[in-house]
Formats: sequence, structure tokens, C-alpha cells
Amino acid sequence: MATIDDVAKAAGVSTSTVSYVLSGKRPISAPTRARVERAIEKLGYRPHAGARALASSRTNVIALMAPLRVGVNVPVIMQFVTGVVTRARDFDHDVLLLTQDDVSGLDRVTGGSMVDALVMMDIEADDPRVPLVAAAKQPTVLIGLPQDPEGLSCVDLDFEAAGRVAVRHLATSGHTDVALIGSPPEVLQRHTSYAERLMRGLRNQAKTSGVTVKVEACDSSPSGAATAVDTLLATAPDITGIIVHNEGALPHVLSRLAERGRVVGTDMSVVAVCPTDVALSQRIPMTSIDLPAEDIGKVAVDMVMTRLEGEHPSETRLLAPVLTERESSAHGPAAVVD
Amino acid sequence: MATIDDVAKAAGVSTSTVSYVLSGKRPISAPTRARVERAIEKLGYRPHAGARALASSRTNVIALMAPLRVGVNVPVIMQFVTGVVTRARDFDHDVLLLTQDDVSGLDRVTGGSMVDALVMMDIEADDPRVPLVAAAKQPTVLIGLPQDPEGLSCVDLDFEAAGRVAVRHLATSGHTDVALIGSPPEVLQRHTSYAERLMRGLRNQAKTSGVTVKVEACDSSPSGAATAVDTLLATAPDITGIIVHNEGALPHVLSRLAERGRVVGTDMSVVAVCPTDVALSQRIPMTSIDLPAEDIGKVAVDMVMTRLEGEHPSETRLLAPVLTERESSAHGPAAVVD
DNA sequence: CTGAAAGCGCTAACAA
DNA sequence: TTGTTAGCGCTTTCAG
Repeated sequence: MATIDDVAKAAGVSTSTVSYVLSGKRPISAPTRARVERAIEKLGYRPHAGARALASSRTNVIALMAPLRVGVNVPVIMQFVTGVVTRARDFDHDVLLLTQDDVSGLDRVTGGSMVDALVMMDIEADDPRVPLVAAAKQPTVLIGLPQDPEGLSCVDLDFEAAGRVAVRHLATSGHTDVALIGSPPEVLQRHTSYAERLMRGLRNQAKTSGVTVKVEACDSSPSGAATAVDTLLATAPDITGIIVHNEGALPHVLSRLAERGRVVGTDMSVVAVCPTDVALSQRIPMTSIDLPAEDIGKVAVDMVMTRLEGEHPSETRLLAPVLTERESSAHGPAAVVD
Repeated sequence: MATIDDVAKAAGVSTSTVSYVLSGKRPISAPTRARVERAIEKLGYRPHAGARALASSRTNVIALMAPLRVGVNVPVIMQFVTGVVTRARDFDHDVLLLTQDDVSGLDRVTGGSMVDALVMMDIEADDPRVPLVAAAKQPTVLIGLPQDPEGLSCVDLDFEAAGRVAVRHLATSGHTDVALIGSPPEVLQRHTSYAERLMRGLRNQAKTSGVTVKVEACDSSPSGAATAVDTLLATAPDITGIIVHNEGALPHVLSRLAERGRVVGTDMSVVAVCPTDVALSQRIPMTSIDLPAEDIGKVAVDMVMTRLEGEHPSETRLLAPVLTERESSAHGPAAVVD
């Protein structure tokens, strides 16, 4: 492999000139630049990442800690990942993939200066990783909210607002008894914060709007969904509106409702909280609150890069929920018909 | 951050001794080792990855080039990724995640010595990345087969054998007319090799076994699956056995068959080619040929590490298909009843 | 069994 | 606008 000295020699300049041509950190005359670039081209020169990292304390790599676990919806995770990877490239960074349960990996990559920054997904209320990143010298952005986000940078959909919006939508279109079919029990047990935040918004708005709300956890399997639907229909037969916050279970919930003779969009309104593509690939186009997973991944990278540029202030950014009406929701029993 | 010199000083030894304690590349007396380890512990010392890479030409990172694209089944992809990441950790390596379409990334990470080796997924018949990895100094293992695997290391399920096994299973249990519901059109258009290899095995065995075989590409959506099923039922009404090689479409195929009045496992035998967990999470436990995605990912890492250790010979490893009978397949019309 | 010291290839003062 | 050079923190000969 050619080194920077080879290039310098070939171009008849000093190594620092080559370095500065590459980094743009000081002005270079056009002819010099041209000669250097030609030499680089001719030799197929690539700066050695390790040498660069050693000299500059910059690796141009960010770590992404993503869950490869049960209970989470894999396609949605991948949307986050896609957002992170593509946006990182925009900043000329690559992505080192760590798994959730490899907590020691955090130490390894931060302590060993393998990365410039971190993005962590699937934050739990009392996440063991959070104290570690607080101690690390690399800036970190969490996708999700821990119990106490003090001094941390976080980004997520505003699930609490999403809960409110969903209930308000149903309430204002005349529904008086609604339900939530939520995350799988494992996710709840881990106190993954989005589930809890959604429920909080839901309940508050229910109180405000004067509607009843029943909550069912729901496994993502067909049978789990069937159980949830059956339970709801049995214990709360007056329900005319369902909010589904579980991408994996969504199709099965719709199937079960159909099997039980409920026509979604007519005698049962369903609002999903999920990525738009998921909402659109159901048997009926779903009224949904978008979970902009890829965007959130991108914002996470933007935030982490801002921190790298020197701006210190850690901030929490909650994206406002957007509800789009489609065919799965309609007026409820209490609707005022013109 | 503490450096190796700090540790050496604290332990009252030379830097090389610390280095050798860490690498184990030369014998160290017990007391010396103990002093060094205590110093490391006390200072919270972590070797600097860049410095190490520069001095040793080893990064302890492997690149994983994975598709983040349409047409592929995301959960299955993630099983491969999981296998790669976990096995890499067994070899004390981390994983840098590259995306398929970032072909320049290949150059960047190999030329820049960011990684020790590469694993590439989702290989197409005439994959543009293949010539590049052949030129790279880092060993590479492909998950999948290119047109010409000469001199390359590859690993995959033996899809051709899988095609044969599937047809043979149906033929020997009395089916005379079978069909394949295969990958989405996009995947076929890219000439992703597994799809073509499966079909080859299928057709050969069909000839040998004297059964007819009809092939339908199939979009992974509910409507795509419905169309495929409907087409099959209309154009080849004698079919009593279906092989499904499309994880995304599988549940919808089963739904459509049910809607069309076919009882899977009784008047229609279905054999799936998919990971076992997918086979087991359908409405009926599926007779299936396992796609051991996580294992394949692990084998890929094993192979790449072997190459790193110095053994040169590139090899292609095709895993033998294993068919497990479950409830979705039964005897066909030509079966000999005892 | 241990130390001394020469790089690995780059960046960023400092000098001109 | 360009060149010189001292490190960055580690590995690995070579010596002892």
C-alpha cells in the first residue's frame, strides 16, 4: 500500500501538503493540488485509518448499539439502522454495530477510542448502559428515553403525545369506549419507555375526553393477537375503537377482528402506531400515527455530529406525532350526524 | 486516557512487557504479570485501537456488507447478521456495517485498512462487488454464490439440493403435480443466486421423479400472495403440493389457500423453505427445509478467521438441506395406501 | 524472562 | 502558500 510519503514524493511536495490537500484544513494552490491529486489517483492511495486515528484522535466511525432481541419488531429496527447508517455516511462516517447485550462492548469501543460517538437504541427505563455512556468521552445520543434524561441527548417519537392524539381522534369522531393493544409482555417487563409513555398519554387524554380505555399487552404472534382481541371483545364489548401499538401483531389483530365478524373501518375503528409502510401494507389502509423510524435514526446522527462539532448542550428531541386518516377508522356511536 | 507507558511505569516494567502481557506472545513470570494486571486494572487502561492497528496491521474489525433493500426479508437478514456479530465477538472482533449499495465503501474499508476481513451477503449472479474483493488484501467470505465462485470463499444453504429434497418429499408421498411459489420479482431480476439454484434443483428432481412443476414468482404482500395462489389454482388445478420459498409471502399464501377452501395438510401439501422459527409461527406448523441463517453467518465468520490465520485455500461450503415434516404436508393422490 | 528502541502512517504545530 | 518535524500509542525486533 502506498503511504502519504509515497504520494508526497510522487507529487514533489511535502507530506503535510498532501495531508492538507486531503483535509482541506489550509489553502493549497491549484497547481499543487492538481499534482497531489494526480499522484493520489495514480498510486491508488488510501489514508491508513489507524494512523489517522492515532494522529488525530478521530476515527470517523460511530458505534450503533442495536437490539438483536426478542419482542422487538425487526423490520422497524432495521429502519432505524438504515437511517443511522445512511446519515452517518453523509458525514463521512462508518458504523460499528454493537449488540444490546454486549454491555462490555461499550467500554471496549469507547475506552479503546474505536469510535467518535455512539447511538444507542431501545432504551429501557433503567438502562444499565446509560451510566456508562455518561462516563464516556464520546458524545452519545439515545433513541428513546431513560427514566432520567438529565444531561443526556435523546430523540424519539413523542409517544405520550401520540397516545393523546390517538385517543382524541377516536373521541372526537364519536367513540366513547376504546382500547389499546400494545407491546408484547417482554417489552413491557423491560420497561421500554415508549410503551409506558404511550400509555400515559392515552390515559390522560381518555380522562380529558371522557372516554374509557382498556389496555391489553399483546404477543406478536397470531395466537397472541387472537387472545388479545378475544379478551377485549369478551370483557369490554362496548369498545368501538382500538389503538394498536404493535407492528408484528397488527395483521393478526385485523384477521381476528374479521374472524369475529367485526368490519374494520365500519363497526370497529382501528388506529395504528407504526411506520407508514406498515400501515399501508395491511389488508386495509390503516389510519395511523407514523413512527418515522428512519428519520429518527437520521436525527440521532445529526445530533451526535453536532455534539462532535463542539456544541455541548445535550438536548432531548421529541418528534411530534402525525396522524393520517385512512380507511380503518370511522365515526363512532356517539358521533353527531349532520 | 492512560497509555501503555503509564501502565508500564505504574507496574515498574517496560512497555514491551505490558504489551506481551496483553498479547500473550511471550512468557511472563507470574509476579510480573500480576503487577501489570493490577496496574491495568487500577488505571482502567484500554489499548488504543488506532495505535494498535497502526503498529500491528490488525484492526480486530470485520466488515459486514448487508443489504438494506427491498425484496429481501428483513427478519431473515437479521438472523444472518446476528450470527456474524456474535461469532465475530468469539474471535474478539467487532463488526463494521456497510450497506450493499455503498460499493465505494468496499474500497474505503479495505484500502484504508479499517478491517481485517469481509463478509458479504446477498450475492447476485454477476455481483459488482466480487471483482473488488478479489483485488482486496483482506480475506472475504461471500454468503451466497456468484456466477463464478472460482478462487472465492462462499457459504450458503445448498439451495439446489433443497429444491431436490422438497420435490422428492412431495413426489414420494404421492404428489404428481407440484408448484413453487418463489421469491419476489425484484429478487429474481437481480439474479440473486439462491432463487435460481433452488429452481434448478426443483426442475431436475421433477424430471427425475416424473412430476410436473409450475413456478410462480411472488410478491411478499398479501395481494401478491393471493395473486400467485389464484393463478396457480386457475392454470394448474391438479396441483396438490406447493413449495414456498418466500418468508414474507408464506402467511399470506396460507391465508389465501384457506380462503379458497383448501385445507393445508389435507388437500394441499405445503413445504416451506425458511428458518425454522418462521415455519413454526404460521397458522399451521409447516413442513420445512430449514434455512439456518444464523448458523450460516457464524460459518462465514469461521471461514474468514481461518483465512486470517494463514490457511489460504478458498473453499465453497454448501450446507446440506434438512427437511422436517410437520403438519402442512400429507399424502398426495398417487400415494399407495397400505 | 525482560528492556530498549525503531518504526507503523498520519496530523498539526511551528517555521519559513 | 509550503516544508520540517515532533509526536500519537502501540508492536516487535534485537539485545541482554
